[in-house]
Amino acid sequence: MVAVSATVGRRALAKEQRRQQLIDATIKCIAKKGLSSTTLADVAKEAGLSQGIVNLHFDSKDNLLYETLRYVSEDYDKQFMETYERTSADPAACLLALIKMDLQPSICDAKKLAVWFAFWSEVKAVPTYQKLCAARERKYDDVLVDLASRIIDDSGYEDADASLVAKALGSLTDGLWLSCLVDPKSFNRQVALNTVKSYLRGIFPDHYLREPTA
Amino acid sequence: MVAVSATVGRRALAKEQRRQQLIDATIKCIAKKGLSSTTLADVAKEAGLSQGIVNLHFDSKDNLLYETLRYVSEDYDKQFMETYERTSADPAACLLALIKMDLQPSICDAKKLAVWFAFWSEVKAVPTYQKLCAARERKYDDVLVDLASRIIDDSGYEDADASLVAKALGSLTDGLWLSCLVDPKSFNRQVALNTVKSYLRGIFPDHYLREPTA
DNA sequence: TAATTGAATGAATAATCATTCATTTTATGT
DNA sequence: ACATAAAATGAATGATTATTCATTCAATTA
Repeated sequence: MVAVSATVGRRALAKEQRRQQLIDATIKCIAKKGLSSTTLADVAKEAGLSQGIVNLHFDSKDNLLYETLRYVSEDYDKQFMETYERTSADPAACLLALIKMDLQPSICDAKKLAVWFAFWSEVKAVPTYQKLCAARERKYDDVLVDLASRIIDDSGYEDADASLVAKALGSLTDGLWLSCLVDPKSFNRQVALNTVKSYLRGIFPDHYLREPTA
Repeated sequence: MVAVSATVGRRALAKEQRRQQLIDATIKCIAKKGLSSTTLADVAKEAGLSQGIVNLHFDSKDNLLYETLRYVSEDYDKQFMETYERTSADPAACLLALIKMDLQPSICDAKKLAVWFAFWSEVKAVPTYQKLCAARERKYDDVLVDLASRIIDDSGYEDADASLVAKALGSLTDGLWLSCLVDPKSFNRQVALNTVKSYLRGIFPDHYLREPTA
């Protein structure tokens, strides 16, 4: 029993690794060729495997693409939750940490950004993409509203509306992703981070005028 | 001569109209089916024309797609320049007018947004898309920097950096477009506009605390 | 009105591409 | 080492799709 289960375990792991390898290859292909001209042959070649490999592991191309979006989304969510839980005691620090996370190399990376934009562009066409993307958007917004509320309650930012601040921050970071993708010459993660920081100083001066060490 | 030139003129106009009809159909198809599964047959059908029509007017699919991006981009630029020239005397009014323009139905429309995102997502794959999109980004940024500088000089916003404000505003509006596309249930143009207004009030209170009539 | 020319058609063609599957390779358990 | 089962291959298949082109249609001109 133990032996069998260990075997199944190892096999299952291998299967999971191969799936991940194919998802990674898909991300690379989407970034390199665009979603609209990424073929299964491209993905297989990028992964160094054979023609029929994707159908073996994912049944269909549609499914591979969906799982790729799901991976990028879950990867984001994991880092998001980890950052949130690590810093949530201090709402101002948490907000900044979440934004820094958005602009970290592992997230704000040309390949992954190309994937996000590719799927976003098809949201109106593919209901499953829409559900996943809208859910992320709302979850992120909920957390930001909570943090902004706590900051506003904390100090006396009379005329600040937590919901609007949250929407602005969420949209701002998405928009910065776009700039990093489209115009990396004049836009990079550092410029993006300075941009958000200047915004935070503007609306929550009591919390952000002094840069926390580092 | 006059008759001939009138004829050529009329013919040329008809040709231009048919091209526009096909571009419009392409926009609809990209919004409805996504760029990656838009076929020339789809476009022809959407336009109510025959199979070979796109190759007749655009030579190739690639060319049709590029011309579609160019159209959406030029359409944006026209409205942008018109708005700018109409209001540039007053930088604060101009800034708000440009943002309102971004969120007007004719610009912030699910179909056109799907097109923008589709091409943005392929920017890394298609150099011609990249050039066009980066140029728009920079032009927009230049104008915003100029307006923000004038507003900052006007009143004494000591710690505001025009370049960062411009980048924030540009990214913010792009990000709001994304929210409108992905989550139209909880996000619409009105919410988006309120979001930007709250940002403007936050950084330039002297200029935006009182809403200009209308 | 007849002749001419450009525009449009849609069936045929040629590529491309997702998917299948018979075969081979590799790993596991006895 | 052998037998068994899973994983992977890659050539073949069938579907989809961009492109071509011979033909039809419509508008303009003489």
